[in-house]
Amino acid sequence: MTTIDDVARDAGVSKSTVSNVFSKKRPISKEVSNRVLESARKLEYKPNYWARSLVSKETKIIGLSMQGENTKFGSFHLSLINGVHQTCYKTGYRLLINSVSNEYLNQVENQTSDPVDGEIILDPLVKDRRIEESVKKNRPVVVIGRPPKAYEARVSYVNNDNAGIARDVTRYLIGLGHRRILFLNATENSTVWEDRKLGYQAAHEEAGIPMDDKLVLANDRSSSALLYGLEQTARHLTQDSSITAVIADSDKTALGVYQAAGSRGCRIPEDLSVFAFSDDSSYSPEFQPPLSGVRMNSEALGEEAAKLLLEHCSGQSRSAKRVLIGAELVHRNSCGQASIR
Amino acid sequence: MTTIDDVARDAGVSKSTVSNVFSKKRPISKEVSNRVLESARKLEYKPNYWARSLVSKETKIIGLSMQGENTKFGSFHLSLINGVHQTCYKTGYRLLINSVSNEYLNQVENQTSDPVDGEIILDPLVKDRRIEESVKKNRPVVVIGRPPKAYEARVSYVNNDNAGIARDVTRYLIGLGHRRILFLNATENSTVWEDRKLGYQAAHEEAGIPMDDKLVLANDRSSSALLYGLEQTARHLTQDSSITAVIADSDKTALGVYQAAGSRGCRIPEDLSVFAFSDDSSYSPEFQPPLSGVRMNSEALGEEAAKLLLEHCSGQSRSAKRVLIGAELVHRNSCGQASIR
DNA sequence: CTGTTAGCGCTTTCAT
DNA sequence: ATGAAAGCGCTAACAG
Repeated sequence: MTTIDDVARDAGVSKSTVSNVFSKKRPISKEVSNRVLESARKLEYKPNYWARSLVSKETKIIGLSMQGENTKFGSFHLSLINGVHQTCYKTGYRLLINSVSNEYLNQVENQTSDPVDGEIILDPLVKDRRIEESVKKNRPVVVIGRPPKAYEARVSYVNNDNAGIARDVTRYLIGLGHRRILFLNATENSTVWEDRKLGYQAAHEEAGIPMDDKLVLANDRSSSALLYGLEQTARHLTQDSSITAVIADSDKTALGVYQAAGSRGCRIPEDLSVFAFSDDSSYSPEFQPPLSGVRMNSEALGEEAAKLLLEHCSGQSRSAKRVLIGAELVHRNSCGQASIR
Repeated sequence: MTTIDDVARDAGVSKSTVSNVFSKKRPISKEVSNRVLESARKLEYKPNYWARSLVSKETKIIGLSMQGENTKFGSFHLSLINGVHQTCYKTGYRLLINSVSNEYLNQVENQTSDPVDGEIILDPLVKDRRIEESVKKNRPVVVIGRPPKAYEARVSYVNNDNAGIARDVTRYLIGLGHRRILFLNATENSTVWEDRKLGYQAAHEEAGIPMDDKLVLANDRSSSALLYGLEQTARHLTQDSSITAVIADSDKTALGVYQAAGSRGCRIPEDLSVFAFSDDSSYSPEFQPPLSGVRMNSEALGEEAAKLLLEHCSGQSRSAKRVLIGAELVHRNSCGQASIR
């Protein structure tokens, strides 16, 4: 491996001159500059990333932090990543998928600081260690979704209006005559769970319909999203014949709802209406009829998050900002008038 | 920021002792070890990633290199990334999306070595600088897809049997009576383009049907995959009424084929059969009828690639290996008997 | 404009 | 089993 010393020797100049030819941080005569560049090319020299980072205190890498153990990216995350990457790409930042198993991380010998200038945090929890740590270390951070209340004013974030969306969806279903709507809400302890519940609640209140807390569930992640939808729907439909609609937190969950309905001869939308917080697989033939859902515009979510983070990394902005990304309800054929079963 | 010196001072030991408590590279008495760990916890010390990498010469980061400028991940890449990530996750490696615009990279002041221990290369070209460089620098590398001929024996790679798949698809269409099959093949100058053409050719030969080179196209990436399918199909269908089937290189391209067919009143599969190298969006309602395609198992592709790469990074294996991932044709309703138009 | 000299925070000989 | 000292490759402060 060629080092800066090799180049300096070859070009007959000092290390700092070589350094400055590359960094352009102080003027170097055309003549010397060319000589150095020539040597560098000849020796195939490239400044060492880590040595440079060590002293400059920046890595030009931003991290993407997934929530929980062993998580996989879904189609929602895919466009989100594309959005983030898009922004990184132009600005010379690299994107690190920053998630390593706790099993590995918990070994002392694997402990290290993170090799990133800042971090984008996915799927924030009501109490989220990742956010707490970033703030404590004073490291730039942007949350996708709403941060915990205590951090809302201190941390930048990009979000959909989840409460508003949930209210609109619920209002729509109530408008169709549904009175008891099962809500297969998001992951336990996530802030999005809270927000969506608020919206669900608001729609009930404005319609003067009593809301049953027991109808608002949480995904404990003990099994797959599909099973969450399948099992909970089956259980509640059996126990409670007054339920005429289900709101599902993702397309996979909605698929579980479809299966549960199907296996008990319950027709969609005649007997049961279904709405999902997703617009990714809604078209899939597994969904018969096509699933009504919400388009969240996740690519924009990612793009804006990256922009905010880079502003913070470059020190352009120290203040916590908030960006709201619009979302639209997409109506297909999975919802209908409530009917008594 | 807490450094190793702070901890050493606090625990009343030397730097090297602290270092070895963490790295476990030499025995430290239980007593001292505990004292150090206690100080470290108190001071919230974590070894600095960059400083460590600088001397250890490894970063525990692997890169994922996309082909070309400004590329976006598609659904094919999503499961591929999940596969790669899955493997990284367990082993403590992090995954870097290693693509920054040339515009940025070409500035001298942005030149650096790459901050990775090894790289996974996506969508290899017949002449691919990324591979050449990795080999020259003697850096661990695994290609997803087939490397250029000159590197096939020197570089590990994970691949589908693209020639075989293309042969099977073509054979199937020929079996349905198709004689002139338009092949909207992969990206110009990519190795997968070559391999698929070989398979297409083989099927023609074994059936004793003359193959028309002009029917095998390449995506020059000047526009989107959809437009590639749309424009080329429209053009060829107009010029040449003997074409009764199209093989498309991706689902987006196939969608273009559908649109071109639709706009000229050409029915699928009655007037035109369509097959795609993809099983991602085949179900989408935009595809009426559902698209027949190839399931490439890209998650396995990613997983195996990462495993191979980590073997190389850890020095367990220096020999170039090859892994083939199976693929299956998935028949739906976009293909039928050839008919004269 | 350029060279010299200190470090950045860590690991790794070489001692003891 | 522990400490002292010498770097890893680079940038930056200080001289000139």
